[in-house]
Amino acid sequence: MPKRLEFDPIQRAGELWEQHWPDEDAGVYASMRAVTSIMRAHQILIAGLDAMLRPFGITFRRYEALVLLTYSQDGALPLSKLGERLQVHATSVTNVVDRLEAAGLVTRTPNPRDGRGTLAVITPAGREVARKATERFNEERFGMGAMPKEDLDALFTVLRDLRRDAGDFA
Amino acid sequence: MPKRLEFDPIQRAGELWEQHWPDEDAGVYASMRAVTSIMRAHQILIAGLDAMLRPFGITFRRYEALVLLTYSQDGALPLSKLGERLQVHATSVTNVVDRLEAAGLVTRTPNPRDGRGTLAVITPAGREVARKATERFNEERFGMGAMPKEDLDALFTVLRDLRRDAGDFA
DNA sequence: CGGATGTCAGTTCAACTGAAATCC
DNA sequence: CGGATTTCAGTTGAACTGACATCC
Repeated sequence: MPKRLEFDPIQRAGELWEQHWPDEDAGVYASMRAVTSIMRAHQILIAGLDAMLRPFGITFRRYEALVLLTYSQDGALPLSKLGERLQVHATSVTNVVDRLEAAGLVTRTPNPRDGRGTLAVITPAGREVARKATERFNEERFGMGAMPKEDLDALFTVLRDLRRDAGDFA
Repeated sequence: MPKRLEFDPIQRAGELWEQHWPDEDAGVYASMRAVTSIMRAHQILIAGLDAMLRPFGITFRRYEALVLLTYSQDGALPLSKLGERLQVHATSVTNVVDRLEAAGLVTRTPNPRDGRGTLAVITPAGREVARKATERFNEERFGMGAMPKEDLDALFTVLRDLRRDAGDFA
């Protein structure tokens, strides 16, 4: 746990950047600040969310999968669909479902409509954990503190363009 | 590599959220969308940055440490200062400096002003790698694509509040 | 002494690669 | 058949905890 600084380290880094690379477009400094900010924000948020989830014995990744199952009809989804929605690799899906299954929160069933496939099915215990964890997240606003709704919406909108450009969706 | 979706999965998740938790404050849905967006943006960006750095044999974390050394006087910093500026744990600093040292990009020296401490000192090879990697990042705008400068600045400003609230700086 | 600095051993987790089995 | 689905084995990297030696 590093100590609190008297200045913003990313602001400082941006200033040093402009000194050492004075001929770059202003967008370059702004990009550096934005990217570094996202890195640090991710670190802060994931630590907070995983701490909130610790009583339930799951991580944020596993929580996301659980919620997706909760909101799908019959509480079941092919693993391939899970991977698409969460934008994660097939092997990562296998790992997530392994852990959730070991914790008794989902079960695996052969997909009746595709002999190659497997369905992840949420259990009553899984629904209970998803519900309680979501209540906690709602109370804590997902670790975003008192950030105004306009700022939250701005984050979503700006990053949606980034995700679209990266090919997540059309 | 999951396939491209025909819709925004985070937008969709937000709609499902509002259906299932209709009595929550609107800030809750906005928080969920913002947090999930940051998670995915981090994933996209770190993959792009690490790909750009692959020819240089370093990761983004190591690059950050290298740049910090480049911009410090004498190209040297106590490991404790490195940890503060990068906001990472002491053991992580040890690991980062281990890797950079093994690659010949930094060396360790006892801190002449504090017998407990160690200085990380950047080598000429380290400066060269930092310079070339930074040129590449500047060309690619750190993987932020064609995002307008106003949006980049908005990300920095909004996330600065989050970082401040988390205790990174005063 | 209490506290800061850095390292070491070990753990957890996310994400990846390459290979393989199964089935559409 | 080619291609999709899923798993397995193994690797890397980030981040953590707890313990420890050293030195201010």
